[in-house]
Order: sequence, then C-alpha cells, then structure tokens
Amino acid sequence: MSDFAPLIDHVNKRISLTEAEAEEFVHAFKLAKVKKRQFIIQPDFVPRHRSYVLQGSFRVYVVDDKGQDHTIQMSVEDWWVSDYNSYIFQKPATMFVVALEDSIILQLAHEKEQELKAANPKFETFFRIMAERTAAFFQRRIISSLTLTAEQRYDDFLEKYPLLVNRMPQYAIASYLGMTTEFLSKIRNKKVKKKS
Amino acid sequence: MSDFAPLIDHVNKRISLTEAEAEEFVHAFKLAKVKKRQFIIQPDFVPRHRSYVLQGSFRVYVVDDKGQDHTIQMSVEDWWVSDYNSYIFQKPATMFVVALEDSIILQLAHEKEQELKAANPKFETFFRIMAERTAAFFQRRIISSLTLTAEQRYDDFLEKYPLLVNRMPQYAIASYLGMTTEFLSKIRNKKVKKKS
DNA sequence: CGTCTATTTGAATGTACTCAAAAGCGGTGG
DNA sequence: CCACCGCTTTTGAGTACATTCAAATAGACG
Repeated sequence: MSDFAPLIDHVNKRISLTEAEAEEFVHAFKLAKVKKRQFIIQPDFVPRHRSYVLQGSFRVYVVDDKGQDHTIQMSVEDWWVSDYNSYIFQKPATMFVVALEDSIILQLAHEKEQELKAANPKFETFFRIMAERTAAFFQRRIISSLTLTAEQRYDDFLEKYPLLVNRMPQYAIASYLGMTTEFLSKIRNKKVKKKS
Repeated sequence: MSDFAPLIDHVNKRISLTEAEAEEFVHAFKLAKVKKRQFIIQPDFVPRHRSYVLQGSFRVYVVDDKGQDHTIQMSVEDWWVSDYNSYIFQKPATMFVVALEDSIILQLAHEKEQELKAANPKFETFFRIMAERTAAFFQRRIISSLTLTAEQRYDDFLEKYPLLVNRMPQYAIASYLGMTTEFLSKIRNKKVKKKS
C-alpha cells in the first residue's frame, strides 16, 4: 500500500480524490523493478504502459540516421516516463527508454488507463491535466531551442533542474539540450575557470 | 448556424456528439472577425480565449532579447490558435498572435471551457484528446529540431504542410523552423538550381 | 587492479548567422 | 491603371558558434 503513496499524492495535487477513488486509481497500476541498463521500451514494439517513477531514473532517446542519439526526456522520482507519441496512439515505438539506475516504477497499461477514464470523469480530468502540462512543458523546450544559445540552454537547465545535473550523465544532458558532449564539456570548463 | 459546422465536424472527428450536445458545445463559442495585422493576443495580457480558425490565418511568435522573433505556431482553417501556456494556466501571455490575413475565428472563453468540461465528461474527453495531440505534435517538433539539419527540417515541412508553404511568408516559415530568412532563401534557391 | 565507459582537450572544419545592399512584390493612392 | 512606397526575399562576403575527429585523462564497476 505505502508503495502507492507517492502516486496518490501526485494525483491529489491535480485533482482531489476520495480514499475509495485513490484506491481504485492505484489499483490499475502494477509495480515493477527495473535493473540499471534495462530497456522498458524499444523501437518497433508498441509500448503497453506508461510508467510513474517511484525510485531511480530513466532516459528516453532516439537514434538518428547517423547513429547519434538524442535525449528526448529524462525522468526521476515523481515523473512519468514513456514514448509519449507511441503510447498515446498505440503505435510502434520510435524511442528507447532505458533505466540509468536500478529503479522501481508503477506501470499503467493502456487498456487500464482507458478503463479508468471511462469509469470516472475525475480520472479523465487527471489525464487531461497531465497532457496539458506535457504540452506546456514541450512548448517551453521548443521556445528555448529557438531562442537560446547552447550556453544559455545549459544555464537554463542548471536553474530549472539543479538536481538532475549531478544525477544524469553529461552525455544525456548534452543531447537533451541539443549539443555534443564535447561542447557541453567546454562550456562547463569555461564556467569553472571564470569562477576562480 | 452553418458558421459552426466546421467546428462541429472537427469535434465529431474526435468524440461523437448528439445534436443537442453539438449545439451546447458550439454555443459556448463567439464568432469574431479579425483584420489582417490585428493582434488577438499580446504579451502581458492574460489570454481570455482560445480560438478555432474558420477562415484566414495566424502567426504566433515570441520576441527574444535581441529583438529577433521566433514563430511558435502558424494556424489556418480548422486549427486552433492561442498562447498555449498562458491560456491554459491563465497567466500573462509571452507571445504575440497576429492575423496574417482578414480572418474569422470562433473564440472560446476560458471560463466557458471550464463550464463545458464540468457539464459533460465527453467535453472533458475532447479537451484531453486535444491536449494529447498538441503534446504529440510538439514532441515531433522537438525531435526534428534535435535530429535534422536546417535543410532537412525544411524538406520535412514541405512534405507535411505543402499548403502552408505557399500561404505563409518565408520569414514565418524560416523562424518556425529555427533558421534565418536569409538561410532559408539560400536553401530554396539551391533546390531550384538542382531541379534544372 | 584492470577494463570499460564517460569526460576532457585541442585542432581543423562546417553549418548557419550577421550585416549590408539589391531586387522583387504587393498594396494603395493619385 | 500606373507609380510609388514599404515590406519581403535574394545575394554575397565575412564571421561565429558549434561540430567532428582523434587522443588523452578521469571515473566507475566488477
């Protein structure tokens, strides 16, 4: 039961549930343990779940024609993780989702999500709010990629996600911000010099 | 009444409404005519509506520190237009939304939207689907900005929105794709030469 | 401790930008 | 209906931000 407490809190921040509703909601989820370096989503397979991270961290990335990979999302505790497009539309994934540490997640199967939404309009509201926030989040990222230089994007990232900086590998952050690992390294090094 | 037909069709593609529901839905909207170059959203004002475009076209853009503007969205018939973040969270806008042609829109006030969602779970579902598609759309754009070169992004745009290419000014397309007008002009010119 | 992976460093290169000026185009008024 | 004005697009030269490639160093894990 206590495994589900963080998820219930998470949902209650967005809509307010009775105890029975909370019970019903979390009951749709399945606890899963994932080892470091294990993939929970791979290209060409239809993602059957979206997952709420209880413990650990994940990286979502795509690989382009040249074999370079680009981080689409990083997830830690209290975040969700999936190949958004593919999960929502139940199409074959185009992304990899890999655990960066040993992790524990709560998985919601796509059909269970449909049942929840059909069963109670409150749940429908919850997923609507989730989607809106996701869209808002993505849009902010688009704006930052259009308006900022590589160094500014990194500064922005530092400010918004100070905790992620020390937890995620450099190459993940660099490719999330749309630059090479080498260039991010140079930016960081320049900053260290400036401070002294 | 027939003014609302395209909107009803639009909604019915995503959820199915009875006639009475369709009536109730569109009744929340207000028809507005907008002259070319007129702004329907400006920074610092809280956007009171989101708008469905019946006729005409709009450009949504932000202006950065250096005074350069970046197109966030372009909208034509059967699309929605707003400053997404600001409308959803009812915060002061950070974007400009301007009519590129004389246009006709159906405006939905934020409080009316809340009433619709509260009145009928189907409407809640509709807005959830809208938000999901918006998020999916934004994510595709993030991926293209991370993985493609300027020329590839333009090719991609040509393929996805052949109709917009001839209707939108070059500078709008260029800044939507994250490049300068000059550079897009050079890309286009290079293609013309190749063809001959 | 040794191996594998991640990060740093440097030099050469490239993609896309800046700035400036010319050309093209469309709308408006005489 | 033409001529002009303002805005958009084109063109070119010089430049900058960020990449590529290669090699060295540091760090993590078994």
